[in-house]
Amino acid sequence: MTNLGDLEIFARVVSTGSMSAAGRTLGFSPAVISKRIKRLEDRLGTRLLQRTTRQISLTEAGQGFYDRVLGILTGIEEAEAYASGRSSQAQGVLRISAPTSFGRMHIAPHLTGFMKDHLDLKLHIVLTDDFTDIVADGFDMAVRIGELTDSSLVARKLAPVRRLLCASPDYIARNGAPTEIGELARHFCLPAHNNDNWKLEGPEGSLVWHPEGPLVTNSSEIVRAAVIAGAGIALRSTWDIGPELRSGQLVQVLPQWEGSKNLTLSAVYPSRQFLPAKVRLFIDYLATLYGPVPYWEQ
Amino acid sequence: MTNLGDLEIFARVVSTGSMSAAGRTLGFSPAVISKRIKRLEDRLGTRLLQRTTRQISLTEAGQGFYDRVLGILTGIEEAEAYASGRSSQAQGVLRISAPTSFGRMHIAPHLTGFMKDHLDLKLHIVLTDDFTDIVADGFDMAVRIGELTDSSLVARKLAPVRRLLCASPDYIARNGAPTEIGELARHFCLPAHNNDNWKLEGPEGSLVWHPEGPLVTNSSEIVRAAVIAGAGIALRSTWDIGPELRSGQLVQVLPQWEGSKNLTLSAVYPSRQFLPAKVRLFIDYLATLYGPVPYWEQ
DNA sequence: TGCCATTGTTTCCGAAATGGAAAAACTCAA
DNA sequence: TTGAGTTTTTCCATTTCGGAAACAATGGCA
Repeated sequence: MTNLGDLEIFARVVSTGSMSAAGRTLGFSPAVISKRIKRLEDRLGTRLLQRTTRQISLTEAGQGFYDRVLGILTGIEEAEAYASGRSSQAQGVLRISAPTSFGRMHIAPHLTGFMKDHLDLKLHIVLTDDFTDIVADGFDMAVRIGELTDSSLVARKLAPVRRLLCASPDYIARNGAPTEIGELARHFCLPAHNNDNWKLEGPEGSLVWHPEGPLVTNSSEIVRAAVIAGAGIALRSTWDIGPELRSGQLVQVLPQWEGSKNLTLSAVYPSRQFLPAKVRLFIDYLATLYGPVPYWEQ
Repeated sequence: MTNLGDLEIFARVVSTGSMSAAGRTLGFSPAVISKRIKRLEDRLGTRLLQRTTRQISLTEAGQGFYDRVLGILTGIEEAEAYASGRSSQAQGVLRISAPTSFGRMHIAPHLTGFMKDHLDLKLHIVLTDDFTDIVADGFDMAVRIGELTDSSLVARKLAPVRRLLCASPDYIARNGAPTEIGELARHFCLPAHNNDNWKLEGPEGSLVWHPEGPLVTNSSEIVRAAVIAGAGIALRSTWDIGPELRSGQLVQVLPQWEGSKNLTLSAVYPSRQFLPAKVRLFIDYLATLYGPVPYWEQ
């Protein structure tokens, strides 16, 4: 039977991208890493890593094996935590992937509150707007905004996402407010990253609007700043511009139209029979933080 | 990090019910088993097994740990098979639980056909009418007849189950055929195991009939024999009495009534990210064997 | 009640494995 | 070409591992 240490070493080599680096983080000499990888490959009868002395890459078999090994290792971690009676406490490292903007605005400020209840837990948070493969990249969970897709992941809805059209009072004063959807064509529209098709729902059903404007960027933060500065009309989420709406820095336009309703804020994690406590607790924390009506909607 | 051998040994001790027996099947001396179990418990800081010199029982922590360990071990098995390129072939031992009657009539006759395509596979088949906990009992999958329940198991529908009322021509000749549902009260009814409430659906909606008759048994095989012998009217599945209906040994009565439609024949298995090939292939085999219209319906 | 077969545990010892240092082999970039 | 950083191989000391034997404890059976 395969040695578990070999699997752990293999996983670390993949995640660090080098045998020496894996050795350093695990406290082994490079010689040991090399020997264990070789032994694993011999036992499986397959090459897992294609290696030169300067870099390492996964073979196809190695990639599939790696995906599986990650699940096995967290499974063992969870089983040990369970048996040790630590099953109700978060412990170890919790690796989270989250969208940049949302993460900065609505996750980061609440982290200390969670951490002070779970002193044995370390958090690794990566903010990115790429839809990463959380299992391949070794995340325990991710926070996602989007339409729910079927996959091998389990999604738990945290909150609905409302998107509405808005502009600054300043802009409205200069350009007037549109009263019908067609008038958008005469306005500056500010599309955002991954959002150059505005799916809108209104009294007359739904439509897709292709906003065209003077500013194109992949950063929703820039769009956000631009609309506040009066550069045009944008379709923004309430979690993003809730305070500005309340303070009057922004006003909603065409309030009868909203973004497509089938967007949700969700926590996703790999399908597992036994969910580690750290994941369960963090998702619960976010769910109570945001739900049933998110504070940014109030 | 926990040694994988310890987990394997622990699992074997639980499944065999004794350290010595586990040692014998794994090729270790009892001394080794004892030491490894002790080491595992020390590392977890919990007692997993309550033991006297004559028998062993799981503690609560041990039970939960065992459930998890089984999943981990099959996960490792699957990962190794994948990396070794054996992922598309069935290999190892496939442990199946199935209902006694159905298993004998509709699984057993087809096993050789499956086995000759998969020479590296050994089958362990347990026929029982108890709804066993397949993960705790170490089964890879089970064939079930019933209403689909939500659980941690994944169910794949293999075929619908039709149940209808039937009797022997002989019985009909002696007692006449009922023409309305109420007339069942004047007939001998033969309830079967787990089936003493007949949920029937007919032209006037659905009803539940409590059959009362001269024969009470937990063996559906006995009921089957009895109805063929002319002892009364029974509610039987088409997979059970299809040949008798065709040959005329049995005839349907009250054909406007059938058993509740939400019964299905399904294959169930623990929810896993990566399903072992042996399980996938066997379920596929059964699905093509029975579907889309089962041969016993034709 | 008193064997006694069976089981779990401990101790000790030889065998096997593991990890590390050093050197060798190698790649890539400057 | 050189040099830094990497993987691999070769030994060697150390640790771990497995088994035999002795011991302890339990429960069935006469």
